[in-house]
Amino acid sequence: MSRASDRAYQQIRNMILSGALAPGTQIKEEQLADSCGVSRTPIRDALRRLEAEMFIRRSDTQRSFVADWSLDDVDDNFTLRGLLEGHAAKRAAIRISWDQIEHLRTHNRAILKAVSASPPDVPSFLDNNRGFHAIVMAAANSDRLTAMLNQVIEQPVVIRTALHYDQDNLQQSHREHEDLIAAFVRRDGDWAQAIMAGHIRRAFHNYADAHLSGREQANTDQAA
Amino acid sequence: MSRASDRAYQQIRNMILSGALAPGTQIKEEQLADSCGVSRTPIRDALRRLEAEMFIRRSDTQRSFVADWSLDDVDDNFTLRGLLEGHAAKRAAIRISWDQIEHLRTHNRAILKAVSASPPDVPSFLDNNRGFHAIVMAAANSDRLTAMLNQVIEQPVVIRTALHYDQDNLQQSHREHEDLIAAFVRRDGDWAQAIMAGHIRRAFHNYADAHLSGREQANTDQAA
DNA sequence: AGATGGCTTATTGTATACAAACCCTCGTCG
DNA sequence: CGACGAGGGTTTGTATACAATAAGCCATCT
Repeated sequence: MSRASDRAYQQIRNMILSGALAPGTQIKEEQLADSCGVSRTPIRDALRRLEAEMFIRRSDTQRSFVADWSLDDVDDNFTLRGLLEGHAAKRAAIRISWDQIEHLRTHNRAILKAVSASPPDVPSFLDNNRGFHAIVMAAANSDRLTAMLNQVIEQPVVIRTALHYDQDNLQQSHREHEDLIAAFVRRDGDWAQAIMAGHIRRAFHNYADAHLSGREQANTDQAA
Repeated sequence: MSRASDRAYQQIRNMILSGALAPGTQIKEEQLADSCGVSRTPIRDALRRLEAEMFIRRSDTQRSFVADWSLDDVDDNFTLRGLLEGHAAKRAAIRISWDQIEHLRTHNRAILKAVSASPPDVPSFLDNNRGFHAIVMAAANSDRLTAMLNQVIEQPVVIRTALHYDQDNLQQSHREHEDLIAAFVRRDGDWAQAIMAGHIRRAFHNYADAHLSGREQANTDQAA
């Protein structure tokens, strides 16, 4: 991760996530090169990656713009994630080792602790949640599936989702993880798939609710 | 497509597909630059794209190698394709326009003609088949789904598949397309999904059979 | 007024030179 | 005899200069 292009990738990605680069704004290679303190070459590398991950889209004449995500896009994204990650859970159910299951339990214990605190420890939740899902993907044991999932998850939108979780949502996540472990223990792929699909879908609606009330808030602000 | 990096992309891709670059061989940027008649800069661009599409994999120390595909990898690939393209068919069923359905019919008429000839007109089949599936993807109307599907289809393996189709297989493809159109006309998403999933899965087994008999053939050759 | 064409500037694409990282070989030491 | 490490050649990463292309602008013509 010490290569300049990797650092540039992270920096630009963060700028987009934080809103420093607003959706729709044109991206100029030289300007980014300046702000990242490197030449255009690694910037171009980073932009290609971000483009592949749909953080950035390119016009027909090769100009780059920060992608903007409509609620429909986000819906699509979560749907795809549910499809793929549900499939991963199904595969994992018949492949996962007892050792991996033990790791899942460890992560979910940490999640329980994080969501039981008041206020909830969201960073710890996010971290262990990521770890939990990573184990499921590893157990699914399909490089391509993992690669595609990595493209779909951790999009701007997904990261913000957890920030909108209230304590009930967080605790529900913990319970769904417990169910998933139960499905794995019983080697029940269909159950695992169903739980995972619902888990992801609930996350979408949580995001959508926050998104809508956020927009209302914004409209109110504007009106005031 | 006239940019040097695009031409390089196509050339390298073709070299991999044709076997001129054998699976497992290391790829050196400068060597490709020479053989494509451009500098390393556009070559690097092309390699990044091919890497994202898993034609090329990179070692932990940034060396590039031509990916080699085990039958399990191919199975994974087709499974994912069935999942995604099945989902696309389901979406398409409730979104596709009558105009698009008419285009599907046109393509499938051309396919019928191609597969009825003796010998079958495989290039025409491939072309119209591509067109047919492209319309389904367009009707599904999800940019991200389309992007992911494009990553999964047209891999080395998929291209070779059709070459192994015998006339029965080709005609069966035509019939499955007809079923798909029927499902679309009735706006039956579940039916469309089931047909598409089966369509893709059959293609996999066709490939696998050819692959296995091909290996037997190779073993025989070796023994002789 | 609106459209059109060429000029200017802005932005991206490519080539090249050099720097950094890596890999392999070979010699040395335990 | 094997482990280890230094050195040189190889390969990838980055910076920079220049070329090509697109966008914006204004003058001109209708």
